[in-house]
Amino acid sequence: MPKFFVTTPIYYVNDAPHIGHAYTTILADVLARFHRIAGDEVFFLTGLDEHGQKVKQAAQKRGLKPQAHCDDLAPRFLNLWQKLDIRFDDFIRTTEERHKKIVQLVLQKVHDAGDIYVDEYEGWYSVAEERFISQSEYTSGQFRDVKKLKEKNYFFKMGKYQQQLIDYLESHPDFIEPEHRKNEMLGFLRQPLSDLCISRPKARMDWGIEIPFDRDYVTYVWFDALVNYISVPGYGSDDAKFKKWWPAQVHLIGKDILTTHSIYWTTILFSLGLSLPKTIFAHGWWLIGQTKMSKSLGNVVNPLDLIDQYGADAVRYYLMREMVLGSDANFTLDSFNKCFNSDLANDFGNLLNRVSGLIAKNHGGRIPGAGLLTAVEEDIKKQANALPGKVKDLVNAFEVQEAVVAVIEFVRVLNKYMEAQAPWKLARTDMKAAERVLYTAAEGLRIASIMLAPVMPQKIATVLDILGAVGSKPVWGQLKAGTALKTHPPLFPRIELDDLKKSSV
RNA sequence: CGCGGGGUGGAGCAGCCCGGUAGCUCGCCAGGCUCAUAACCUGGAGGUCAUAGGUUCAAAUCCUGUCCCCGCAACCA
Repeated sequence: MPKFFVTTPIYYVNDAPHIGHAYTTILADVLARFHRIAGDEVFFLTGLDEHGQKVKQAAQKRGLKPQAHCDDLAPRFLNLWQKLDIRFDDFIRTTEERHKKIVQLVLQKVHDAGDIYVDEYEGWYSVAEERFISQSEYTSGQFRDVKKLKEKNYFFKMGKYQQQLIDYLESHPDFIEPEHRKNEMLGFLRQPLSDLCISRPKARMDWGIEIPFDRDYVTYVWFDALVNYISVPGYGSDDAKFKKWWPAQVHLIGKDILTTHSIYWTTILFSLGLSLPKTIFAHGWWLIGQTKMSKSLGNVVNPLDLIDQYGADAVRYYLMREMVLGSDANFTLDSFNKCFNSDLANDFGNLLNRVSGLIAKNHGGRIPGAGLLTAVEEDIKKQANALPGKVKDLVNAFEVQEAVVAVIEFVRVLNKYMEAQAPWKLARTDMKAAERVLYTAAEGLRIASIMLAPVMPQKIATVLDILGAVGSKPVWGQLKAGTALKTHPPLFPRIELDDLKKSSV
């Protein structure tokens, strides 16, 4: 059975979760669910990054110990994931013992391999950025809170892997996606790659994992956070498990942490002698606000606020439908409303109503038999059977938006088919034909629904329940004639834009 | 020369990597249907693909220059 190991970054707990965290995590969940229905064995990993200066500061500000602060913030993430129907397989917090001991193991191994050395460094230190900045960065005046600091620290010999990394990028076109990000990294690598400072003296910052070969130091973020990708699937603790899952199929990340992953993490893996993940995929950002619509409404709407009103599925659908992976996308309430009404209410939800309504009215509320299909139905059947493969190919190419659109386009085909066949007329003249049409439409809808299940798990579960087809596969013919349809309210009630205006004024 | 994204019919976007009738959603106009969440279906108007050059039989698509817009530059996917 093919396996699919997908990760999100582990999120930094110095603040509450926002749309960016939610987007990446939903995307990972959607990919995981697509792979599950394709029959792959899936491991979906997400979690929290809980060490570091800013966490310590955030805790101090609240008068809490760092761990108490983390324990308080972790549920906010977990609650949001629950609300959004995120079905992860493991959730790592870097303060967990199982992680800490592997981080120390990794540090020791890299040290033993001769890739870590100690050096004294004097330079400008940005308290805000928690790192030393270069002379040119200092003179740029862009960093506040800068002071001169002289300090002994441990360094990772990242520079020695520069050529190996360049060769790898050039010989593995799928490693960093989208392609322009790979080019960005190759551009970055044209400059000499310096070594990486990986420690902080406890005297200055002690909220971290102790370096095994020097107890006066803790390790800085890189060897802590990134290592979660291997510590969880069993590196150093469970060889069979690790062998099964590593390397990951994809690390999903935002474009802001591309360098961290494609350079720092990759060279760490080189040093450990491990394989690299198949793909690091950097998606774009959600830009919010600044449109006419939100201005006229006088407020900036956080997409996460829409969950309570319209449900997690609608928000998930919108986020997947609207962003072309790799580019930035704009969130506006207006585009959400349009997407919701047009795709979910008018096309998808309404098709269900048309079909179930007619079956209730003219066919005793039971799914009619298909009878003999004509050429028109054969064509629908062909499209329905082709849909899963089409969607799978698009998802594998990270074209999630296209995959969603492909399904909704098929829903439109079904609406057209209904219009052309007019089963409400046929019921008066040719009952057999009416039955055939409604079976075909319902069966098409069932298959389309299953292909949307990864994006909208809750609503699709409802649809399949209505159709009496829970657990069915996206293959033509599994809808059973004679099954009683459940009555139901509209799946996605239209958002009445006039009401909306009124209520917000 | 801070980093990055973008300029395609009224709005929002896809297409650009791998040149060859300019596509989608919304809106608008007309018609159809009247099973359905005033939804659905058909047809139509509307674009010199920012701009100036270049390459080519052929460019939204490749190359060069110019102009403009936006995000980041405090956190952060």
